[in-house]
Amino acid sequence: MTRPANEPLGRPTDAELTARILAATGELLIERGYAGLKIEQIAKRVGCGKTAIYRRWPDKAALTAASVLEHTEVGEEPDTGDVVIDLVLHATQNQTNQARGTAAAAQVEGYSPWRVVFEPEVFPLIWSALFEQRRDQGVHLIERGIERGQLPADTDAELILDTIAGLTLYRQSVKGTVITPDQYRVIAASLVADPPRAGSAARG
Amino acid sequence: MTRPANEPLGRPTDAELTARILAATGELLIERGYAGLKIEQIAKRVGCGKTAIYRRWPDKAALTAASVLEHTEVGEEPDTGDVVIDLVLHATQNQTNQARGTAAAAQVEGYSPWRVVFEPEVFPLIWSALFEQRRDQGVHLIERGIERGQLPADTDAELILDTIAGLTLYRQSVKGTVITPDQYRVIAASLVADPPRAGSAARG
DNA sequence: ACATTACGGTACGTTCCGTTTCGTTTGTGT
DNA sequence: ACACAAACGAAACGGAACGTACCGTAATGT
Repeated sequence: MTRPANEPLGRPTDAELTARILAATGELLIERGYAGLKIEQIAKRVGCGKTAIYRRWPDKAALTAASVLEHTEVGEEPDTGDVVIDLVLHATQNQTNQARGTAAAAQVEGYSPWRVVFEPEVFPLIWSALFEQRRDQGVHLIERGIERGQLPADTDAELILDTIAGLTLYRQSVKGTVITPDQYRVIAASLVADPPRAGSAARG
Repeated sequence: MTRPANEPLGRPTDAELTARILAATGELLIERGYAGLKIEQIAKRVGCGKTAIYRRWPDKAALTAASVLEHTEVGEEPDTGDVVIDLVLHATQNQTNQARGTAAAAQVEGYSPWRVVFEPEVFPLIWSALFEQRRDQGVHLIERGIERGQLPADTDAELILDTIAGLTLYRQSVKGTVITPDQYRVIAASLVADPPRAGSAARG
């Protein structure tokens, strides 16, 4: 048969080994932080050689990004009919995903593990998946609110979303504390009740 | 005279050299980012030896922190009689200081220079000066608003300040864009009009 | 059987940190 | 004027960790 032989020749890459490498990377990332993450130690914990790692990812940054993104799903877009509730669900979902991606566990002194997203080498690799996709979802969510008449047509969606995302980021990465759904609700309600407008030049 | 000879013996440290090292560090930080910042290159640009640097700061992180903090003054606490205006001034001041601390100039691809504050080694060294002091100022500012009756007594000051700080952080570090005073005003007004309460369990 | 690729292990070259050593220069106190 | 102490530039050094190259071995398809 003219089987295109899509699969490459030779011994196939061990998918389970890939999974174990990603898992160990995640663990060590939490335990030691990015700077303290040593490739050789990952290999040691997994019980494989460095070769196996570098065959899969070009460098430490790519491996880290893969490990972080592994636990980062975008999630369903909430649609309850109420913009405020949708925003709260959206924000809570983000926070949960972020937390799951990095767990709590033991930490490096003064280093919230989530701060790994700011590592200059890693950031470009996860920026899109972590922020842009969520932002698009949030924009859509607000547009639906406008259609329902819950928000003015010229609402500055970006500013609302950035405010909520910023709060999450600040609490999670800088202070290492959690935002309760109630706190999200108060902020979202406040923003929706007196929403920023596009152009944002007018005040009263 | 019984001059206590507070000054140590021998050749005194060159204050101007210290200044030039800090300046060069700031420049290179902007040009290459923290990871790309090499001690030897700082020495080369200044025209001194590495010894002169390591005599002044214990390591790269401390030097970086010193360079960032050099341009970061806390500033006067605004007091206009209107909480919203005070908040806007407070926030704008922060943003300006942050921007001045890292300038705009040439940047590393995908690396907002301000993101240096997140470098795990640097963060603990500048955290207090950069965030805590400002936060105390903001709390005081809100307390005055409560006394004036512009805010309820159980206002959750922390949540308001974190929201504003988070927005600044997100825009500046993640997106690399600037927040206009008008945008600050809209957010602040919205937060003050429907403020979060302590405990934050009640909604309406 | 054979070609091909992954695997673990090891040795290696490179970069950069931070330290140490050296001889020299500069300020201070007598 | 003189001696002392500390800063200075230059350079060599040890160590850590990255990422690569090579080995012999194991697994898969033809």
